[in-house]
Amino acid sequence: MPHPDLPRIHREINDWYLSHARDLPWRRESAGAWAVMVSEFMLQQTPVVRVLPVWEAWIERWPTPAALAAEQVAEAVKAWGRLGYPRRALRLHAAATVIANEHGGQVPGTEAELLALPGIGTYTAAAIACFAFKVPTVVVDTNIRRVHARLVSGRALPEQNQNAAELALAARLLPESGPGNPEGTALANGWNIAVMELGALVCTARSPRCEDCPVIESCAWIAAGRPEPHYKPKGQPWHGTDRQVRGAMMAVLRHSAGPVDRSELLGVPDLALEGQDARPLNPAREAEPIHQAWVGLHALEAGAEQRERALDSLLADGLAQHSAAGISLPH
DNA sequence: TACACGTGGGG
DNA sequence: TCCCCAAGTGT
Repeated sequence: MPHPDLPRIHREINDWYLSHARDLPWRRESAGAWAVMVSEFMLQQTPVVRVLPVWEAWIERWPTPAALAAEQVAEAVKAWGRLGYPRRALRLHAAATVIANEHGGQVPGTEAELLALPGIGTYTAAAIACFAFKVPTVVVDTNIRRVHARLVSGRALPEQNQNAAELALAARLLPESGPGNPEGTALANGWNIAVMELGALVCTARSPRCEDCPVIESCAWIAAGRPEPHYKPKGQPWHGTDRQVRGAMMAVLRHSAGPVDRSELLGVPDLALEGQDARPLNPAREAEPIHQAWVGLHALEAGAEQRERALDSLLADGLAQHSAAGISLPH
């Protein structure tokens, strides 16, 4: 393991952050812990540009955990829109309910308490503690892992699975802090978001902008001649998968005014031509989202068996519920 | 541990 | 066009 000039790297990356960081609303001083928490849920596996408008609307509508907890889950799923992974909306609502009922409506500030909430894992607990509560903890996300892999380990990409060595490295790179060291504590707290931002804007997965990097002189990957990745990332299949079918069904449910007949979701075309919601193949309503959603579902090549499997998994996950009137979003 | 889980923009 | 991948979590 090389011995990088840590204080210099700390200073260079933090200085870079001060002049290059994006002005994101959840980073402002006015943003409270709830605003940070909502952003962290939305940002899981989702780019900032897609999160921004949804986050704005969400915080405006539900400024506190209690406000969200008082709503029906269906409203959260609808407001989640097309962010993807709609189970996150379920878990955010569930977490807000726990906070309202067991934390006096205040987002807890320790990693252990945060970790106990639905939808919050190791990364999100550390991120909320660090960003919202100024706890100088070790935060490890995909951006930070990639920066560390290149800067220190000299590899193009981090390992496919996060491991103990990466966590130890992240801990070693964190500026020293402590009760008697307020400056170090502030430095350590800002370090996490600075490295994360560097990974997001400069040290990107594809086509990294090394010419804009503040620590290119210290980079082990550059020194090694920018070697190729030592493995090939596994693709994420989509076409023809259950996920595709679930997504299409969720789009229908999000845009439906009420329950949808189970047989319609399972793809019986004739039944989809009647009812209160927009119908596929109805030219007068082509522009409506519900129409688009139906068309999307019916366009799939998924057979009856796959549709049943997808719908069953939606019901099992709690993203949909069954009643005598049909399938609807959860209440 | 490996896999399932949405969506859409950029290279 | 096609493929990659983006502030992960839960099982």
